[in-house]
Amino acid sequence: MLFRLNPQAGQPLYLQLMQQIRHAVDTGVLRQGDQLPGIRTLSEEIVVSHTTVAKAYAELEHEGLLEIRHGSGAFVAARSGGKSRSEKLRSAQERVHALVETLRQERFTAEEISRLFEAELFYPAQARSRGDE
Amino acid sequence: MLFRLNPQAGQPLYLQLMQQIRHAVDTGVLRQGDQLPGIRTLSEEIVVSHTTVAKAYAELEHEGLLEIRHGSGAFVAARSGGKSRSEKLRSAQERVHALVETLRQERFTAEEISRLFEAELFYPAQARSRGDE
DNA sequence: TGAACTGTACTGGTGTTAGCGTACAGTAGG
DNA sequence: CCTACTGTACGCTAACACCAGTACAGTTCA
Repeated sequence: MLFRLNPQAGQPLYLQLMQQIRHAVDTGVLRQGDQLPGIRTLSEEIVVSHTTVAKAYAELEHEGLLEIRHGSGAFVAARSGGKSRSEKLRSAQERVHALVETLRQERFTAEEISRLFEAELFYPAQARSRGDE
Repeated sequence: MLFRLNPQAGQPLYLQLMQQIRHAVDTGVLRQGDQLPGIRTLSEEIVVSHTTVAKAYAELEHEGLLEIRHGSGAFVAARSGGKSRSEKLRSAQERVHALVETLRQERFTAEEISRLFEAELFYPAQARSRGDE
């Protein structure tokens, strides 16, 4: 199990870690019931505070992906594949909703927004062809 | 011209003001070339600091909706619909890209993401059916 | 020119969030 | 029991966004 964080990524460290753990579960590197490394062990490995790891674990438990037992450790939840799926879906819905709402306020029509997404989804190479402002 | 802000809305005051000005332009209450109230006049009316109004004006100028002339005032830009369009589009693309990227990392397929968006775009009522956490 | 209007720059207070370290609390095994 | 491991709670700092006030700078017109 090898996680690697990038402090310069602009994304919070605990979120990066969460994504990597999710990915590990998705790809089968971590299976249901598997124990995760202790927060201190892991924190030394990826060079962050152990409280940052704890925060990632806690969030993932809240998502339903992990099960944490105080004093024993953190484990991949039994129904991680199914249960967390609906959680993820809800979370995804919220984010999609927020973005669509914002774009609408900027006077984009539903068709325009739809086009933006389809371009990003099905022609990601073309859609991405410029720097920041 | 009557703007009203709600400090309890959770949304920054300058953003609220920006939206209301956009709306005024959209509905024709403000037309191309029209002068907006001075930042101090308006700030007294809606009871915020004049720097907050200035920020809203400045952002809208950056968007291309307004044209500000130091010493003279703020005016609705001539091509308020067109010029800022490409800027807004770029910004929108970036945000769409970021979200799609994240969702992909969470193992959503292109089809699923597409469905999420279409639901939000064309059936917003159903898609929204819960509070925050 | 100078007074009265316009917007701008700068500084500081407040609230939120990420991240860290210390101290605390539960669990398991000798 | 006590030690060595687990996670947890709390307080601190840095960075950032929002917003306010003060001082500054450009424009207009009598």
